This record gives sequence, structure tokens and C-alpha cells, in this order.
Amino acid sequence: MSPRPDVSIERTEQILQAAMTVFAQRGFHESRMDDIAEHAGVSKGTLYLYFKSKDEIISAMLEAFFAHEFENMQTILNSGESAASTLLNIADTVVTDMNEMSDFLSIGFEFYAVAGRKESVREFLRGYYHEYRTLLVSLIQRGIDSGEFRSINPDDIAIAIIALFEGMNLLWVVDPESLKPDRMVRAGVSALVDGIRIVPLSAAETGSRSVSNL
Amino acid sequence: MSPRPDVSIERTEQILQAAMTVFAQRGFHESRMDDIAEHAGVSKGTLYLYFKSKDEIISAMLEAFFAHEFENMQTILNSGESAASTLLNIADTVVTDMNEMSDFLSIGFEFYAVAGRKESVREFLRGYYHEYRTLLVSLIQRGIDSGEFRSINPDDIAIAIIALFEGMNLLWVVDPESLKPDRMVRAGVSALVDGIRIVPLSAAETGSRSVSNL
Amino acid sequence: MSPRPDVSIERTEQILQAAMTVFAQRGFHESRMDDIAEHAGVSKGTLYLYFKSKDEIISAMLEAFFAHEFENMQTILNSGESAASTLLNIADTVVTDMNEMSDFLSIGFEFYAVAGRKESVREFLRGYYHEYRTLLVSLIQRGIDSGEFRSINPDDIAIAIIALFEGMNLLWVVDPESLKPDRMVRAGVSALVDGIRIVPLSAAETGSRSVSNL
Amino acid sequence: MSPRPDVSIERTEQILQAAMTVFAQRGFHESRMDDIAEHAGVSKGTLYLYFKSKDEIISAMLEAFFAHEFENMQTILNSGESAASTLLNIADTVVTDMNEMSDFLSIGFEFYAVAGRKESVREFLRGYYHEYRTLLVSLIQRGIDSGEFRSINPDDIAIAIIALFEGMNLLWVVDPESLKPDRMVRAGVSALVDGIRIVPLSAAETGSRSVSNL
DNA sequence: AATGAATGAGCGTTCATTCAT
DNA sequence: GATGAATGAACGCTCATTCAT
Repeated sequence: MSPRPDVSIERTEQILQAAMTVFAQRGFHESRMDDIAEHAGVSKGTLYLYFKSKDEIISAMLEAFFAHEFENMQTILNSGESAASTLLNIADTVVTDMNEMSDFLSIGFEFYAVAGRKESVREFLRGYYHEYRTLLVSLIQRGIDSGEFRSINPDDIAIAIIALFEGMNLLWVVDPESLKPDRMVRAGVSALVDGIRIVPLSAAETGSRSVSNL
Repeated sequence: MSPRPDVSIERTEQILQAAMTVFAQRGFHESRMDDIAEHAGVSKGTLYLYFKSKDEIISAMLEAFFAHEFENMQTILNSGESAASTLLNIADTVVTDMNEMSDFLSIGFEFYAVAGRKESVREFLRGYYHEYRTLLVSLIQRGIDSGEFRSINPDDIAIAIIALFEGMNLLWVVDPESLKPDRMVRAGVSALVDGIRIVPLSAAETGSRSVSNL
Repeated sequence: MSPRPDVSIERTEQILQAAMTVFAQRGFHESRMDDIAEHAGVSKGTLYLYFKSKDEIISAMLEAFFAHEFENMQTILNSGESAASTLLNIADTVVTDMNEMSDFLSIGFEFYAVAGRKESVREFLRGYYHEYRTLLVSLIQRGIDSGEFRSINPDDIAIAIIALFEGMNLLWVVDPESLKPDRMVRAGVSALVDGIRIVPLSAAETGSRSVSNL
Repeated sequence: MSPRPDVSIERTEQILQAAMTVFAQRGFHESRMDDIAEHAGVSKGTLYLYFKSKDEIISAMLEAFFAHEFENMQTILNSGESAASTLLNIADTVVTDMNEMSDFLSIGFEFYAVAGRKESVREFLRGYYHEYRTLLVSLIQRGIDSGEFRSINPDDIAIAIIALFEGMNLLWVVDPESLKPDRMVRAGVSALVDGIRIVPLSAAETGSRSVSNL
């Protein structure tokens, strides 16, 4: 009588979760549909009930992979702190996310590699970074307007900050043992923020000194 | 009597060159040994005379791919200019290299992805970045010693600079049309350098003003 | 108390009807159980309530497909007309049936192909053609006995007539646009009938002249 | 030095031969590429060196399957015998071919089934039958011109003859044990030829009497 | 040294069938 | 009876690798 409960959302999540784990361990191409199915605890056929193909799983993962970032962003941006402080808070959040995602970071690079060859992926990532940049630009502009920052081009700085985040990501993947992302990211952003401040050395607020002096 | 001239070095280069082109167009896994052979102008069998396997071609490429960077570095480091100027010169060289390598940048990301899963690749890249960092650290230290820079942690800043370079790389792959690497990289490094200078606003020397005022 | 009315016969017909449509469009192997279920307006599971397997649907269709033919036959045979006229009437009926079944004719060929490999199908079709032949033989014999036909072997002629019908079928499937079955079948049977008549040229009755003179 | 001899033609034939055997035993869809490879004495991969896909093997077979017929046709047509005799000679050849191909006849029906759904196959067969018909029409017209045949429509009779051939084919596939193609085909064509002759009963020449009286 | 025809393990995908609801 | 989500065996096709020439 009562229809079977619709499990399609759970199943989809379940499969994507499994795919992420397998992809992170083996890469897109070396990952077998069998592996994903086994990890998800379903049969291979079931994968195809929820995704048309392996490529579609990868595409869905692309979106899932780059979805988290903006969730806490708004809260941070509206915290009422100074622009410089907010930028450092964002840096801290990025580090937290990096730590949480540490097992899966290599998946990101696979996406970047694909982006070099596939316009659709490039387009998606372009949109992602555009949104990210827009948020940072408005924050930096706020800093300029409030007299906190020099009148630099906010776009250039926003891009530099994102580049810094992504580059740290990369370096951490390469050397996860000896690099300490929390420290490094903060130091980098601190230096950048100091570089655009009117009064560059208010170390107390930015915390940059505590880092530089470690 | 007269032995045939040994063409093995040329052949090897020839094959690696072809592999790089094909890999950049299709990625490691989508590249066929046939494609590489055709591009190299040799037969498929010949590939196996010079490389034991496809994986070995990829490994050899890893080294070839990350080899160029340090060639001009020494010249720049010994130019006698201020540390800040030298850092900006390095940024310019990086941009030049990015432009030259633009068709192949996505290969790099494939390597980073592999690095996430394969210690040998991770190790190689670790060595590469270590060397890079060492050069930058000594330069930054020179700046500190000469009173040009504040007494920050040179390692943190070196890492931040490398992260900035690599991150810019990534962003440029994603959005090659609208991003201008020369401008972006300079702006980022300028801000960083300004952030660590004792006298931050000597815009004339760093060129940061030309950027900020655009 | 009041048992649900037994819908199994209707369901079975409904499914066979749907199967015939789908099979005609796609062939046995390209037809999916899903397609049949959808066409029948039932679920895939329901198919298995009425048929053990796809093969059983095909088998059931074999019988349904070759069932129609003999229904009107008796009426035609007992019409009281001459044997030659009756043969031409049969030809006309065959053409009518061909027209009605035009969308499904290719299914027949699939059965013939299966007959080449499966004794059970061969046996069924053998029975079908035997019955058909028996009816024609008795008609031809009547013609011989009544002095209408020469003393040919009625079996040979019966087989030739059936072959003519089936062959026309085939040619029409291959070239439905330019071939006109009504005309062709009549012309063929007319010639055959003329060939076995004692007085071959009574064109008025056979209608052969109208064809020959077109 | 001397290049390896080109075996591509032999290989192609070898594969088609094997495919024909396997297809005849199992049908197109039930035939496995593995089976064909094994029958041909090559590996599965080798099949794909010579044919792009299973479908392409089937297409190539379509042409090979319907290619033989016209080879002897010209010789028979130019034999200088009367039109009626020539038609009977053709019938005999058809029977000979049927006997030679007996193991493979079911493949033909599979093609006819496909023809019902695929224009490309339909087109090929249309061309085949058109050529066949053209030859027969010219022969029949010769008979009319020479006063051997009545002034019937040669096209209708040509089609009837082809239909007779194909229909006999079918009946023989269904009942190979009890039907005798040589006898049946001759009887059918004899009756047809008698039906269109000016002097219908010259049994000696057509051999129809010997058949009817067996 | 160089070739390229041949190989066959391996994988993505399909779809008839089952069975819990 | 009816459903349709789940299954997994099976197959077409690919492509890195080998080796006889």
C-alpha cells in the first residue's frame, strides 16, 4: 500500500561518497566501477540506476567537490570585524577545510587537469572562482572604502589570495608531513594584507607577528 | 668499423617531446601509445626500445617537465639588484615560463594528482619545491640582512611566493581568456613584498603603483 | 467471496500485443522487457507473472503470429466457385492480410531465421505450412478432378503457391514503396494457374489479361 | 628487408568465413565476438584490426552473402537457348546455390528481418533484387519478342519468379527433410512458364511433364 | 635498430530476471 | 496481483605490450 520510501537521494549521496573515496585513492581512470559499487555497498548495476555513466559520476563529483566552500563564507563576511581580520578568518576557514578534505585533495588536481582540456569543466571552475573572487573583491573594497587598505586594485588582490590558497593546497599535497598549512596560509595572507594596508605593522590585530616570530 | 652514430638521446628527446604534446592534449590516460608514436614519427614498437612502458614515459616526463625552472634563476639571483627587485624579476620570469608552457600546464596538474597517491612522485616534487624554496629563502634572508625586509620568517614567505605562482598557474588554466598572468602575478608579489618591507611604499622600484593605479 | 474477475487472459493478450509492436520496431534482441512493459501499460514485474521469460513471450508470439491465416480460408474454399477462381480469391486474401500486417512482417523473418537453428520453431512452422498446403492441395485436386486443371502434381503447385506468397512478402518488406503486392501476387498466381489449366487463356475469369495488358 | 607479406585480404576472408559459420549457428545477436575469433583462429583483438565493429562484420557479410548469385547468370543468359529453357536453367542454378548454401540460409532471413527496420539494409537488398529483376525482365522480354511468350507484363513475371525462388528457400529452411528443392522449384517455374507461353504444353522442352508425373 | 600485426586481459555498460514491499 | 529497485552475469570493445620479421 504505502509506496516504498524513496531512497534515491540517499543512494546518490552514498555512491558519490564512495566514488570520492575511490577516486582519491586511485584517480579517475584507475578507479573501477566495481570498486565504487563495492565501496558504496551496492551492485554495479545500481550505479547505473543513479548515474548514466562513470563520466556523470565524475561530473556530479565536480559539483559536490566545489560546493562546500561558500557555506560559512557569508557568516564570516558579516562578522562585523575589520576587512583585514575577516581576510585572516577566511584563511583560517580555508585551512580547516583543507584539513577536513586532506584525503581528497588530489581529486581537485585531477579536475584542474581535465579543465585544461574540457571546456565544460573549465566553465564550471571559472564560475566557481568567479563567485569566490566576487566575495573577496567586495570585502577588499570595503577595506579600501573604510580607509583600512590602500587604493589597490581589489581584483588583483582577490586573485592573489585565491592563488595563495590553491597553491598552498598543492604544496601541502606534495609535502603533507613537513608543511603546516595553518601556519603557512596565515603567514602568506598576513604578508599580503600588510602589503595593502595603510598602516602596515599593526601586528597585534592581524596576528602576523606571532607567525613571523615563531 | 664506423659504428652507426648513437641516436638514442635524440630519439628519447623526440619521444618525450611528442609525449608532452599528446599528454597535454588528451591527458595521461586518454593518450594512446599510437598517438605518441605517430607524433614522434616512429613506430609503436620503437617507443618500447627507449622506454619500458607508458608509465616510464610519464615518469621521464615528470623530470623533463620540472627541469627548466632553475636555469635562469641563478642569473637573476646574482643580478646585484635589491631583494625586492629580484623577487619581482623572478615573478616576471615565472610569467614568461607560464606563457611559453601554456599549452602544457594541465600536465602539471595531472602530476599533482598523481603525487597525491604515489609517494615516488610526491618525493620528486618535494625535492623540486625544496630546491626552489631554498633559493627563495636565501634571497629573502639577504633582504632581511640588508635591512630591506622586516624580520619575518623567510621560509613562510618563500612558500607563500611559490604558492602564489602555482595558484596563479591554476587560475590561468581555468580562465585563460580573461586572466592576465603578467599583471596578476606581479600584483600579488608586489603586495607580498610590500607587506614584508621596512619601507613599504617605494612604488617606483617595485612597480606596484603602476598596478594599483590601473 | 466474489473472486476478482480473472484478467489473466486479457493481460496475456495485452502483453503479446505490446510485444508484437515492440518486436516489429526493434527486432527480438533489440527489444527490451522495459519497452514491452511500457507499451503494455504494466510494470516489468508483471510481465513475469504471465510469462516465464522473454523467450516464452517470443514463443507465444510465434503461435499468435501464424494463427490468423486459416480463419477465412474455409469460407473461401467453400464458396462454390471454380478452383482457379478460388485460388485467385485466396491470393487476394493473402494480399489483404499482408497489408494489414505490414508493420509486423519483419517479425516473420526473424522467426524463419530462428527456424534455421531451432527445431522446435522449425516444427511449429512445418505444421503451419503443412496445414496450409493440405488445404491448397485439396483445392487443386478438386480442380484436376473437375477437369479444370491438367493432371499436375497438386503438391508441387501448392508449394509453389505458398512460396510465391512468402516470397512476395519478402520482396515487399525490402521494397515497400515501389512494389504493389495486390498486383504482383495476382499476376504471379494468374500465371501459375494459367500454366496448369486445360484451357489456359480464359482471361476473363482469372483476370490475368487485365494484368498482362496493363 | 622485404616487408612482411600483406595478409589483410586473407584475414578478412578468414574472419568473414568464420563469422558466417557462427552466425548461421547462433544468429547475429547470439554470436559472440569470441566465437568468431576462435573460429577464425585469431584473437579477438585481431577482429578489430580488420573490422571496426560487429555490425561492420555483419554489413560485410550482407554483401558477401548476396554476391554469388550473378556470377553464372550471364553465362546462362547467353546460352542461346529459348527463353523458357533459360528460365528453367536459372531455376536449376538457384537450386544448386541453395544446396551449397544450405547451412547458411537462415542468415538470409536475419537480413530480411533487419531490412524491415533498417533502411540501409533495405536499400542494399532493393539494389540486389532490382539487378536480379532487370536480368529476368530482359530475358522474358526476349521471349515475348521472339513469340515464345504471350504479351504479359515481364516485370510481374520476373517478380513472381524471384518470389518463387525466395519462398522456396524459406520453405526449405522450415522443412529441409521432406522438401526437395530441385523438384519443387522446377515444378513452380515450369507452371509459371507454361502459364505465359503461347503454346503451353510443349512439356518435352520444359521438362514440366517429367516433374508433374513423378 | 625498427616495425606493426597480433594479442588478450580488462573494463564500462546493458538488461533479463528476482523479490521485498 | 502488481511493482520497480536491485542484481550480476555477460559482452563488445580498447589498448598497452610483445615479438617475428
